[in-house]
Amino acid sequence: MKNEIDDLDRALLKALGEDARKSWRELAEQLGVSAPTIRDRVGRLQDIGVLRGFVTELDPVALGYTLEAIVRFKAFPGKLQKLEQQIREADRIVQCDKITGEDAFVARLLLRSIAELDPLLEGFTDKASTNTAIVKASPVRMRQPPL
Amino acid sequence: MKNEIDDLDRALLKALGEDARKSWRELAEQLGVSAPTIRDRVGRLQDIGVLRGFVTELDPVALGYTLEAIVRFKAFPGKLQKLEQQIREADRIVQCDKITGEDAFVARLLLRSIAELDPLLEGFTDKASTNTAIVKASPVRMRQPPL
DNA sequence: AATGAAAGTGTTTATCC
DNA sequence: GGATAAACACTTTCATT
Repeated sequence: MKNEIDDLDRALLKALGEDARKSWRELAEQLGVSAPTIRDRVGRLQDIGVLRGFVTELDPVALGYTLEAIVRFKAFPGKLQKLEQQIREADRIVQCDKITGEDAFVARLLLRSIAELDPLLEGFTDKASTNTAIVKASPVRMRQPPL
Repeated sequence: MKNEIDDLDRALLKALGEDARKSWRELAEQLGVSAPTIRDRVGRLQDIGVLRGFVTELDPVALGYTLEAIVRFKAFPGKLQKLEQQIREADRIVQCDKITGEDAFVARLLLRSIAELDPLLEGFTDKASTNTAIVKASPVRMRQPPL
């Protein structure tokens, strides 16, 4: 079981990255192989862990989240575990990484309006200090790693 | 053309968020409606802009990117446009936001090893100063906004 | 808006190269 | 590892409620 991917795999991942619901048949035609081959390749890419799955891309603005904020959390002594748990459970936080340096976490927070920011952050005041920046634009929206 | 979504839409988006390739028929059965209804709903969600599309979720580690970094860029005077363009073109940068405050951009950078960090950042030294943190864990991997 | 049924496609399996 | 072809399953259209 080799964990290497070839040019066909790369072309397939690129095509699926553009439309993850494209039919095997259509992908087969586009890439010049048969449908069963496409199906085999996708299965193998999932087996070796390269392809985690197929997901939706939603528009936060269309859902009423007109503002996005990047919040850095600096945990108070002994509060790291509780802070992480609260971040996991906050559904307005749609992404969060634990990082090196004095800031324990960086999170992406969705807001319906600027008025929501303070109340949301106040829920964390017993566990961390925060530093917030508002997202003005997203020149690179989440994209595939180079294959 | 109403831009509101109902409980069925929410259940549908949630199900597609778990497996964006599930067949209309299977979704129909799961949600207790007919396949044509599912298809109509998905089309409408795309039309009103809530559902941008269907994409793949890849594992950077399985692709050899064993390190992830969060880089903050502070643009030098007059270099903002060039900096943004270079960020867009850097395929190791898989996500980037333009934010308020003294840091012009925050970016997510993929690395094959720590040795790659310095050479990659040096390409930006004429346009910005940088501040880098290494990702130690990702407690919240990109998830759907609350519906 | 949603359904059920039929016609049209796509998927899957088995066999072969 | 990939192709072809037949059996099977899904998708789509349309008439109906």
